[in-house]
Amino acid sequence: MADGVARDQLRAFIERIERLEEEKKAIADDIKDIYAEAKGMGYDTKVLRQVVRIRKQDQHERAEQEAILDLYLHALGMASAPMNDNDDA
Amino acid sequence: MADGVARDQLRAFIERIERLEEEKKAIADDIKDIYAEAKGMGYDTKVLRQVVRIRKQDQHERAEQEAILDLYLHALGMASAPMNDNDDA
Amino acid sequence: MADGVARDQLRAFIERIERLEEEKKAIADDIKDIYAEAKGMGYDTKVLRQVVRIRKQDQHERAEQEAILDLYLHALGMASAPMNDNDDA
Amino acid sequence: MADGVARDQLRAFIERIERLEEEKKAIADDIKDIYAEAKGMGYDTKVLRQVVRIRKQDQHERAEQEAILDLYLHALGMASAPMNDNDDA
DNA sequence: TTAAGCGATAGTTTCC
DNA sequence: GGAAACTATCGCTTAA
Repeated sequence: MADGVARDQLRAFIERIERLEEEKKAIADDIKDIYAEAKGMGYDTKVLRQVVRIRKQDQHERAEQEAILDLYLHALGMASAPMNDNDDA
Repeated sequence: MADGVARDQLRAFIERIERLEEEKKAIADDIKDIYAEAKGMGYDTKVLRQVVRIRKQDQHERAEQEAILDLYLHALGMASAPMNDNDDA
Repeated sequence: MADGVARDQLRAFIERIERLEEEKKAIADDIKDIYAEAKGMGYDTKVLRQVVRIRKQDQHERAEQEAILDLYLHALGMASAPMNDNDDA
Repeated sequence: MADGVARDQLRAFIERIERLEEEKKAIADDIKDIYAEAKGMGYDTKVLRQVVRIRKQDQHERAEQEAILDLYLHALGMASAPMNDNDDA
């Protein structure tokens, strides 16, 4: 009966994953509903989607900019204050 | 100042969508974490993913089977009891 | 001997694809070589890659901006000159 | 004005890389077109892709087999006559 | 209503 | 081994 434990563990993992995937799907559906609602009020969902996409891109780009700035600072040996790679030693 | 309303509405839609997309992403990350955790305990994530996929497939098939059965029953004028398309009104 | 044609066609498709994939691989190798060369001259490839990535993102974002502008113009019924959906008929 | 050189070098690297990445993308698009064309003629692209993948695998395996054979021959002090990397000309 | 194009996401592979 | 790039698959949206 040694594998019973593994079996239960496995089952637990799967159930956690499936639970979360359901939640994810529910949220995706909610998003779809909002687009439908907006469309119902006369908005062009195509434009709306593009706006959302561009805003996401902006965020992403900003994050990359900051990442490269950190990279530069590191390269110059002058990282900004809390930029410790690892000095908890 | 007539467009102020539309503007606010639009902004509200976008914010609702972005909020939900963040949640969705958070959940996706949670799922990834679980796979990582399972991997850390020696499970093969490739297999694990496959299991999850197959189970989803199964659910899907079962749902289809039931849909077909309902179709038959309807065609025969003998829908099973709670066969309301939509009475949540 | 009717399937001979299909066979030849299939073979032709596969050969064209394989030829192109070889070219693609060759180019990917060239790119790798350049990074190696840059590294050999003291450049941090991590930074270099990030620069390239950001520049690509910029291009992408610009393209999206233009796409949404076109969308707006269309919505307003005032597409810029060569904005024919399709009048080559 | 000492950094002008580094700057130019860096710029040159980036441009070379970007140029190659464009070419790579163009080829990738060509490949996609071929799949689309094949699909238009009734071929199942999923199967087609699998064929290509398997053939690549085969090439890889064959190359390994030959490498092993060469290893053996070398170990025995009897490398096959023309030990050129490429004399299929 | 369905096909097809497109965008997003998930999975695989590769590099560090 | 972990992160990043690339690929393939999937699902949505849209247009015929």
